[in-house]
Amino acid sequence: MAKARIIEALGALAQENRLDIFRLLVQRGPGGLAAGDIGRRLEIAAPTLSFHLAQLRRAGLVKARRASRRIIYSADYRAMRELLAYLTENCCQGRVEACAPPAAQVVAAAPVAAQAAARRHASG
Amino acid sequence: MAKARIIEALGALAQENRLDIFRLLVQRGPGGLAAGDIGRRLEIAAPTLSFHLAQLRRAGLVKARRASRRIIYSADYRAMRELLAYLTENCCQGRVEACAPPAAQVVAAAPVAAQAAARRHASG
DNA sequence: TTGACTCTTCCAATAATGTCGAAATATGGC
DNA sequence: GCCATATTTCGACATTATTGGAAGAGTCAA
Repeated sequence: MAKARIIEALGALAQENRLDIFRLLVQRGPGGLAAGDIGRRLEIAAPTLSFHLAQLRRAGLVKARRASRRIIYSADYRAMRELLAYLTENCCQGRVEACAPPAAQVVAAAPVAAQAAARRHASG
Repeated sequence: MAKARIIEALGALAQENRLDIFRLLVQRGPGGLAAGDIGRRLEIAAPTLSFHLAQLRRAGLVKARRASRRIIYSADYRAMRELLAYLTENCCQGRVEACAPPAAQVVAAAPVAAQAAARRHASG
């Protein structure tokens, strides 16, 4: 996966308005939210909002669909998945437990047998 | 955890030179690398490098220690841990499997019993 | 077609970031 | 002390990001 793409995703989230927008859309789930509603909730002027939504879209973090007059934005998890995969692979010594959040740390710290068991359950 | 801190970490990594520096330091492990060596490897002019190292340090992604004339930089995983925790909590619907990289997805998809077993192994 | 509504694009101003030469600071050896 | 080495800070500049008013474009209803 391209480093440029990762930098784009990181940059997209490294801004207060955009991080707020993305979190709001994640909360809303697949139903998403119209641009205007986002703007009203977060108190962002329309052109500013449009600018940030475009950045999020270019980073692949957000997708848009038209519903009559409105344009509904919703979170797109592809880029976030890539980002998390990249960070854990390249920025955590390859070992998940170095950086993983508590829940994952528990699993990572568990003996191989337990992980193998989990894998068997998952595939079966 | 403060959103501002997350934005700082995201911003610190959202730049090619800094992402390269951080990845290099992660590869190097606890031993780290002197500033000059980083600059030579990545071909970054000294003042530029110093500027970026300061940013990474302020974001808590990197720590420095002096060894005689040299200043040795090494990866600091605290901020990365916080960042990953924040992203999975706030940007992945709270459900890890929405965004988690393949390995963690397998575990997340496993039945509760398997996870509980893993937890028992980890604590014991 | 007109008008209301929703969103985007255009534009210009302002702010923030990235870069590096030159100078300054810190360390060690003599 | 002086000199060499390693890194940072300063200063100036170029580039990029953020913001919102005004205008444009798509949609719907009458």
